[in-house]
Amino acid sequence: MKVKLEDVAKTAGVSPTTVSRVLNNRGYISEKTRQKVEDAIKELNYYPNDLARSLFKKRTNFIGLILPTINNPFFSELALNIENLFSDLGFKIILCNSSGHYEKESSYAEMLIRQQVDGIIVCSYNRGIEAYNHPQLPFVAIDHYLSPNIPVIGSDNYEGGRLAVQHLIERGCKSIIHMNGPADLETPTQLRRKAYEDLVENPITYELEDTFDDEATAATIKKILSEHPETDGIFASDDLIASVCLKVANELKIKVPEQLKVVGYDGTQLVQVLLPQLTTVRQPIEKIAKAAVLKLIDLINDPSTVKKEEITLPVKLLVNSTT
Amino acid sequence: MKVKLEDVAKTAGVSPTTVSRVLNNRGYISEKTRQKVEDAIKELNYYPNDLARSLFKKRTNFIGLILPTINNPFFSELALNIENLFSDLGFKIILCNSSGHYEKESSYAEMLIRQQVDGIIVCSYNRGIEAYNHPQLPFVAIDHYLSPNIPVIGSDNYEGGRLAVQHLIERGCKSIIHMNGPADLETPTQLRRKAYEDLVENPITYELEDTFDDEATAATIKKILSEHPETDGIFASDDLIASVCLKVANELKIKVPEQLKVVGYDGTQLVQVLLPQLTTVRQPIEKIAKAAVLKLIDLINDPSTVKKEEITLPVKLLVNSTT
DNA sequence: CTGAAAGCGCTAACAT
DNA sequence: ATGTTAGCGCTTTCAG
Repeated sequence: MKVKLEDVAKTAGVSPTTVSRVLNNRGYISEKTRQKVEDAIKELNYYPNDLARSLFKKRTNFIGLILPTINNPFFSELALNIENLFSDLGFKIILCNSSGHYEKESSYAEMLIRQQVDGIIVCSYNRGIEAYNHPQLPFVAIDHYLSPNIPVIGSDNYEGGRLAVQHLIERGCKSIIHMNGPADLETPTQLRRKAYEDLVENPITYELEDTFDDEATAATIKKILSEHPETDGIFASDDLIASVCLKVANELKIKVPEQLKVVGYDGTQLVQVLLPQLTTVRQPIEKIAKAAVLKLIDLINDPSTVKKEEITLPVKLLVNSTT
Repeated sequence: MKVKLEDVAKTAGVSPTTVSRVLNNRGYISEKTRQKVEDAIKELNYYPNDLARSLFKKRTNFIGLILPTINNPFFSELALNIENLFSDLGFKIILCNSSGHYEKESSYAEMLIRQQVDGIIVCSYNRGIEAYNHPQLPFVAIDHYLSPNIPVIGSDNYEGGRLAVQHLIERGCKSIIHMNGPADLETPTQLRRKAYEDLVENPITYELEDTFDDEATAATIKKILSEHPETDGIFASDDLIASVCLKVANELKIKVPEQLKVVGYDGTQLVQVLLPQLTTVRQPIEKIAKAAVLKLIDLINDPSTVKKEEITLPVKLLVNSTT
């Protein structure tokens, strides 16, 4: 059997309350009793049961983090920052990889509610997930409109798109295409596309079916580039897609940046190490994480915090040798 | 207030026991009562409190995952696989980024115990963490020797090192150096180095101080390559280090693979997309994840499962254009 | 087939 | 300064 508070009380020769007091540093305790209790804790190698504590306190210090996949530089950098910040504040993260699937996302959300998490950060979104309407449960969304009263954090997607496309135009591109992920939802990230479509005369946006499958993505891109040899600029909606474009261009012996210029999006540390030549739009991931964490903490500590809010952080164009 | 089982019981006009029975599909219940209860659940939008349930059952279905940082292709791919597998089995992951720091790792481990996790997977290790000796708590380690009776899962590090170095030799390298992360511990991954040192006449292994700081790593590598212009082969202990080597070589106008050949290690999907030209040793991440998960599940379900075990999975050399 | 009652491990009034 | 008691929300004997 596991050692419990009662066992500690017995060996210390005090009541459970006293042990609880020592554990939580609450109320007055004589130095002598405190010592006795601490000795007993050491002796028995006692660890308090936070489940029981949470049940009583109605506070778990658990945060749910729902994202498409942790195996993506943007989300892993974001998750790292979020986890670090929460960890410093005494919160723990439950990691949920939805793969973008409705069923998964829905069951994760339900699980988190049953687990009594204090709040949820959502970076993924399928419409119509009932659990997102859970009353009193604080939510913060990153780059997605979950519901009218869930705050949204993100960076300036329109400006990011504008910077990227403007840059391609300035570099002399005449025939710029846009590669996007599946775009069935109206998310803030669609503003990247909007900026492109606003700036280019005959915009052509390709929606890649399944960006989780790099082979398929490569095949699609190869087809597009073969059918549109006039293409001299690509604005990709993320760095991974941009990277596949570069790979395909290389296979097709298209010279970058001479014949084709490519701009990515996200600008994670990882991509800057692995693909330093990529021109890309850097999102302020650290700031996004911080804003999301602070907002969620506010919501948790003070339910009257204004919810209807959209925080937009500035982006930056990193010019390198693919343009 | 939150809706609780008792509320459901009241609106359904039955006892809490009956509601619990419906929730858990246990015992006999008339179709009529079941319907009444289910209607009440819907009506009240009730979600069971898994905290209370876990407290009673002494089973949380929580798994702790301790790793240095999720923002690293190897760990994020591993974590994704582990989380997916556990999720299918009804377990939830608590994510812990230790940054390799003793203090953090130690407090995470303690937190997990207090949280009553059913098991822990550790991919990071600092010696002397008391919590790792917690009796009855199942642990599985990946690439680290935590204690004599904690099973270790990993891939064939010696063979991986051998394949990499052998390949460089076969490609004609005469002066091969090895770039390693900080190596203060005797971990299975040190076998990569051992293979290198066994195969090369005058082995020189550089231990990079802080591989989390890419700038510093780049500076160190630049210094090494300048001081040892005869170097014609580098075996890096992971792909990120290899990538920095390539970047530095590029800056120093050293031609790869003509003047310098580079082999990395890990071969994650991400690196294969972002840096497809890199020759590297691919670890079977999916298999490592599966083995770790299955082992931990065994340990959880049957504490008598043999613990002292080392599972070693095969690696593969992926030859590309950096060699 | 259903209900009453005790208890999982902890905390917080309320005593003393 | 310390102990007694009730209860967090659930499950499970045990009775009926």
